Amino acid sequence: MTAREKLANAMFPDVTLTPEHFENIYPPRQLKEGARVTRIAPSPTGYLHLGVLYSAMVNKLTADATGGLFYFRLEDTDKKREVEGGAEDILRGLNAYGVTPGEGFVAPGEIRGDYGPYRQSERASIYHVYVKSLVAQGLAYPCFCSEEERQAAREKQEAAKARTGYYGEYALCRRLTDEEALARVEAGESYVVRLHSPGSEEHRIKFDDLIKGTIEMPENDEDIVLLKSDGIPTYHFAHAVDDHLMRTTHVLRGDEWISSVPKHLQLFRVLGFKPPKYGHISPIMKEEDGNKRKLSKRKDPEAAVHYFVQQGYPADSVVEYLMTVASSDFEDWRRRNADAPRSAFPFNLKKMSVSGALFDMNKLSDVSKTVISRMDAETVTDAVIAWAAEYAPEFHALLARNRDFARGIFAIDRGGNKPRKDIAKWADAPEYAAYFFDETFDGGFALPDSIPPADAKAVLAAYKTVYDPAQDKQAWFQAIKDLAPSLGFCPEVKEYKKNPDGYKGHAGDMSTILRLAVTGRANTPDLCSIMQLLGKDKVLERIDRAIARL
RNA sequence: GGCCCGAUGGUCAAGCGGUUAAGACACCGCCCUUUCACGGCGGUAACACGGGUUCGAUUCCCGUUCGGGUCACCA
Repeated sequence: MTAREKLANAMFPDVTLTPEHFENIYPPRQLKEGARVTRIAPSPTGYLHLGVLYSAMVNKLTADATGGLFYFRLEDTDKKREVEGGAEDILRGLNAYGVTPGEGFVAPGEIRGDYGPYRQSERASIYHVYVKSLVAQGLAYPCFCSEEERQAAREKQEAAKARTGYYGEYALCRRLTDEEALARVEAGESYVVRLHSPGSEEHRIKFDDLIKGTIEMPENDEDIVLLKSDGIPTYHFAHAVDDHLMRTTHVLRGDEWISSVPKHLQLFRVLGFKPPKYGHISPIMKEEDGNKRKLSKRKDPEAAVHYFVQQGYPADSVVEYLMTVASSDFEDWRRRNADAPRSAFPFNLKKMSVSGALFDMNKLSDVSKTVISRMDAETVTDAVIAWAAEYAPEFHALLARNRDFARGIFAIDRGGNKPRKDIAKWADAPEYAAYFFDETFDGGFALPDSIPPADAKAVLAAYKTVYDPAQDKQAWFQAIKDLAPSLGFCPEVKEYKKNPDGYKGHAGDMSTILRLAVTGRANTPDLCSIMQLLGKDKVLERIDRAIARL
């Protein structure tokens, strides 16, 4: 046995398997030609981040477009940053937004698939097999440098204006002989395992990024850490082993990873794996003090998907908005295919932006209004009630008291080819519906300057005599028109505009007075429908109250 | 600082050597209309700067500036 083999054995005494074993139990997937295998691999460091949802969506879209597979793997190799329940929260979120994985963790507590374990912390023995093999080949070695030593080396590099990092002559432990390393391992010294990088800063490598295009960079020459001193792999190493063994064909991830590609490509080569295709997604940005920066979980409430739930944006709205960000031609397509399911959209990574877009709340709002305007009253009512139960208890109490009445509110002017777009999120509903409930209707209003209180009073008093709750929309307005002449108002708006000095106002002004009295607002959806829903007693009561106030 | 990447209206974004430089959101005006919303029509508003290459540059090249990312036993 060579010293090198002894070293490998000393480092991994329990490892008896070889890489071939895993090659056999995780064979290439049987998918049709061209099918893409993608994944989302978040770390459970908190609740679902908008960027993770976005990335997951792009990955799923890419897989689905080719009849491929989108799976979920948990990157829980950093115990320090792990948050209790984080993984479940991410999964729940993904499912709520319809970005459901087809393999791996598919829902909280539900794991599916033959390429697992899908939790990195359960894959230690797999990583160790590969690292041991690398050590035996002289492609990796134990490094005993302390933090202080590395810090000292760093300062030396900075003073010499050299690149910082563990490479070349600065890679101290690389120069240790196998015997020396073996002795220190056997002595129980703590160590990490580093790659013996075969690369050189002089060489330049080129790769085609599916989103960003061709990129050229210096080859990696750093002896990066493969295994931390606790035996857990770094992201880089886990990425290579996992994505190979799980047979990922396309790695689509945030573009903060782009500078690591030379390391990754080198790892795949050293391990004898075929590298996946890479696509680096530009982040969603936020503007602050005139500068752009990535959406930050800590600083921006809208970075957490929970924010949208809390505000009551339908999941569909958020995904629809994300689609407009992901693909420059999605909006166009949507206009031409208003009713088509998103899965019918021909998604193409090449249409993704090379640089990060600012998160546009205005746009989300617009998209969401359209999404909501297309829902039927039942759907809206259910959604608002469910939202209110959680986030607006007082409003919920009002709605729950009479569900049919609640449904009536959201049914007004809904449907048809000119749907209203008043509501962008459920949190708009309490304000939108306030005047329907006595508890939130205070009866106060302000008459426009053009209408003297005496005229308003006369209009209301006269209206009471002709008010018939059974009238349909047309008859309702006709009644107002019929009343107009006797009160000095013009029945026809057009007529009035020709001769404004001949009248106190027109039928529209009369309806405004009535609207103010009944709802307290100058602008509302169809008044006739509102009055029907409110009912005769309440309408008369409000009219009387208004007369008394004038 | 080194290494990458980027730069078209306020925002998103078409464009790929010759265009009146699309479209969407936002904003403004008009029309429609019982108000508002919806819808329709119209409007304000952009190729960061300096050099090349070319008959001709928003488009190609170089530089400057600005912006973003990354340089861990974090992912």
